[in-house]
Amino acid sequence: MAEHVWIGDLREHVGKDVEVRGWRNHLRSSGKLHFLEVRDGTGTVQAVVFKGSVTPETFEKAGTIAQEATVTVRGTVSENPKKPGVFELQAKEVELYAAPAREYPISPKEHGVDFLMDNRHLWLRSSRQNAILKVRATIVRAVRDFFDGRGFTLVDAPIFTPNACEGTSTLFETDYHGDKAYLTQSGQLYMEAAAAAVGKAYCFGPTFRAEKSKTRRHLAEFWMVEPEVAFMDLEGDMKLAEDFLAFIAQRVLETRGEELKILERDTSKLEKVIAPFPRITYHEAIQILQENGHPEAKVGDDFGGDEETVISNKFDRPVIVHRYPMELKAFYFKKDPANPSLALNMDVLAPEGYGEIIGGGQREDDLDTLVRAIEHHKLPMEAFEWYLDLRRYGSFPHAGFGLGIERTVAWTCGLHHVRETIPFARMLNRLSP
RNA sequence: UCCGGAGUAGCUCAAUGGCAGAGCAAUCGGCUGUUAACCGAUGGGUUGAAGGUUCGAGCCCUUCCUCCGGAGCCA
Repeated sequence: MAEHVWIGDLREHVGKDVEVRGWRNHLRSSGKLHFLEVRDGTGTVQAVVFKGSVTPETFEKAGTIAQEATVTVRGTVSENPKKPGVFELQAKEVELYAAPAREYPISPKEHGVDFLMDNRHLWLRSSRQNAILKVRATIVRAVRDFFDGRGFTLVDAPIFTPNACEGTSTLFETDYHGDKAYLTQSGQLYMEAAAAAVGKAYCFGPTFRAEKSKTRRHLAEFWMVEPEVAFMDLEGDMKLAEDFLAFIAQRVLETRGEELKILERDTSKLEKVIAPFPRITYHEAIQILQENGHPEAKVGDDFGGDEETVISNKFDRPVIVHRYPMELKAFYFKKDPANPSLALNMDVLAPEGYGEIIGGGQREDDLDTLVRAIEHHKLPMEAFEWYLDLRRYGSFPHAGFGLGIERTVAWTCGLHHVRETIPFARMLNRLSP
């Protein structure tokens, strides 16, 4: 009885009889020969069905197997005579497990985005989407390995929150047993509490934004990792961020070369992602804009997608932009002692126009200053009493950041749009499948 | 919410205001080394919806719907 082998492991079974189970990708016939391409999620293999090597019934059946039918093929593993290093299966038996109930909608030719997104549950089977799923999984694993390996404790933040934490984003409102509750836009405030408990904390989970954003960089539901470290300042935060991104890039390069090849990613761009990253101030960024086609840029402006691209294109690796004007930033950032109009914050802009993938900074740890900031932003003080407690009971300098997983995956894979980086995207006009 | 673009066969797209088409997919046939195979044949349409102009509308006009790209907002 032939052993069931995953296609990805076939090279270890050359010359042996094995059984492969999967879905029909392609079928090419030439009279007395069928080339049956089977996919099982770990790879694809071409099964060669020669009329003289199988029963007449098997040969006829093999020639009629529809796209995405589930099949079992038993045969001998051999090297492709035309492609050294590529292995195929000399079929002896072919069994149909399940024929498609109807014609498979995704044909080998090109399709429009909307059609593919409507069929996302099937589109995931394609080699490109398969490669993206695997890179995403690798990045998620790298995120955990990085922080776990540096003594961080994973502290899960809640999804339901009682109020609009930062007051800067539009949130999804839900009914919580008669009260209003909101889907979280960030776990950061909770991580500040966690940092006082475990020193180095991080959370990693879904995050929700209800803004009606319609761009290649936005999702309504996305995943964010947010480390927060006690007794760390902005300098340490920037160091952590660049070590973190370099770690992720290296991990993907080391373990997902095949997938990056399928995605036709220029890996030389990723190989340059080594710490330290260039660091510029917000004011230097404005100057770069003024000198590169945005003469209207002035201090006080925030950066849009175009501006981020202009800045990031000046560098061959991610660039850190730090010390933005306080009025552009959330209430919780610490003011720069050297210039109180500036925040001790930083954004990391990914290369090649992928935009902001990290935002963070040092938090305000002075109770009175924080109270004034909450008043200045006209936020409900009572909702932040627990947060202010963190300054009342042993305040401590601390910093952290948030990294958007989807933008990181899009950048790593060289994708045009974040909708392909998450298995089932939630967007302004998309809630299904 | 605003600006721009698009909606025609299952899919991707053609069609001067004058017979609604092609490629792929599907079905049938041919071929012993194919790689989005190739060759031949067959079936496949409420042209997003409603109204209007016209002898005649896929095409022009009005309204609406859906999607795409961007802006704003944001990660």
